[in-house]
Amino acid sequence: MLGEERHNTIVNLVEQYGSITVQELMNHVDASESTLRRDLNILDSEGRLIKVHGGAMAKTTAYQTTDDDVNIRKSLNIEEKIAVARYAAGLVSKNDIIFLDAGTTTELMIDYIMESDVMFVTNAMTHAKKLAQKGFETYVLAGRFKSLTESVVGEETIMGLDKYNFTKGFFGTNGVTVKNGFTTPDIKEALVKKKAIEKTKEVYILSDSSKFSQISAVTFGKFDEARIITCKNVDNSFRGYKNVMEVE
Amino acid sequence: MLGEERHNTIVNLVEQYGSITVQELMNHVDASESTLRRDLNILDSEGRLIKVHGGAMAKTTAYQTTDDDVNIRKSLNIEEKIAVARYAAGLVSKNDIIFLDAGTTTELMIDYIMESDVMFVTNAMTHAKKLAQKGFETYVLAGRFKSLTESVVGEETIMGLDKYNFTKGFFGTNGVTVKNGFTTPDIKEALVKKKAIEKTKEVYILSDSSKFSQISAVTFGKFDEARIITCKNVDNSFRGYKNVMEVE
DNA sequence: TACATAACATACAGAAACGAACAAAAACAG
DNA sequence: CTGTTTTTGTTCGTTTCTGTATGTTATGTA
Repeated sequence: MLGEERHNTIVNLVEQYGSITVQELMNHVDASESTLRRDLNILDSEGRLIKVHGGAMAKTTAYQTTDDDVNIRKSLNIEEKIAVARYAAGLVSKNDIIFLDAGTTTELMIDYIMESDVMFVTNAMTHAKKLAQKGFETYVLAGRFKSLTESVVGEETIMGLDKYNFTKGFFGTNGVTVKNGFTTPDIKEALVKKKAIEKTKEVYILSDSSKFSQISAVTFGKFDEARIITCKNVDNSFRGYKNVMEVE
Repeated sequence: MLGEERHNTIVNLVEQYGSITVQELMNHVDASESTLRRDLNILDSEGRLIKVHGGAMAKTTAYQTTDDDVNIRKSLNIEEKIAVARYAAGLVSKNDIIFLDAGTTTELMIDYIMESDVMFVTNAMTHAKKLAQKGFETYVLAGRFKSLTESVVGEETIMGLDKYNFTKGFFGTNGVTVKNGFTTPDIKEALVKKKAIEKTKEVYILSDSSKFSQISAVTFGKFDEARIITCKNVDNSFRGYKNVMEVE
């Protein structure tokens, strides 16, 4: 059975039963415990289910606290993400006009921004809410609303970007390689990122070390087109590049 | 049984009975006293129930938590608003292209919409989230994000409305009089409403009875320009108008 | 007040679940 | 075919969860 096939099977099982244990999964799927655990981690990070101790729960069944922060802090590689987010937040300076991409790391950034005279534009609703609450001048882009990431995408969103010229932009990514650049699984999101990058002077990619050497379906930027903020324990093959900044 | 699953069960039991003792919980859930106590502590710290000596109480029956502005306003005239929202939801029909205004009553509407092939456009982020979750094709408008109402307003929002032609539009209001029409305190919001009304074929104003005879700062529509959905106990002076619909 | 009982918190140990590391197998590229 | 990369399975030390035991705190009653 193909890996992706197995992933789909797992998601279906979880949605069918509302929840499932790793042991139960082993009865349904012919794979080792360890593989299934790995799958659950991946599917959780992709947002297709919620991993809990003992197994996984469907997104609809799982209880989500209304506080976004709490939910983020339950996610994978959180220490790394915080370190990266904190550093990125330090790059924000007075009178900046900033594009803030959707994603957990960029969302974490907001907590650590100390500057005040900054204008933000974002396609992520949760980000907008947090930014406005902190008192920033905040603009959201128009477009088709996507439930999973709570962000807008599509032609309208891309057109909306045209009127802006950003001094800085902070982006998340699902994969980073020197050859394929920055990649993400969703084409619509990729197009928004790509366009936003075009309109941005200083482009920053926020990435924890797990994203390096990963390749997703669609490329939204070239490796040398942006500065990459990541953690100390990044793979050696990415060392020495001038645009790779290691924090912590 | 998964730990998280058990948590859900406990919360459901507590909400069902209003309150529950640890002993009662032991009859319903296959877990030791100690585990259930631990669960109650966790659920209390997560804010999902309120732990008391002997067991736990449901959140709503115990006392109101520190509600923000939005939630406080939500609780006012809630029965009336539900009645109005339910009726308005019934007006939604197949293939409609609907503008949904920000506001608590319009938000309530979403819960009662049964039709499925409907497209929504809104300037309220909470609405967009709910609509998309229910599977509707949902578009949000661009603009300056306002924290208080969690909606977008401004020139950009108004321009974004230009491209749409709505079959129906549902609007909230702060005041209704025959002479001054529909009024709201915020000029920016008023302008968005006004523009949206211009682009809408069938305009519905959702208003509980407390809004009648009230006048706010800015008028966004004339009294006879829309159909008003309100409750039976509306003031007599508004009776007899063909465009005033009393429900329940 | 003193006492009895129920509720509670803490400590501890066994069990289950987990992640990391490594080895084997499969898929892939040249 | 050979060497490399990716995926998978196994092992093992660590963490988390759960139940029992024990001592402490609250509550109600005399």
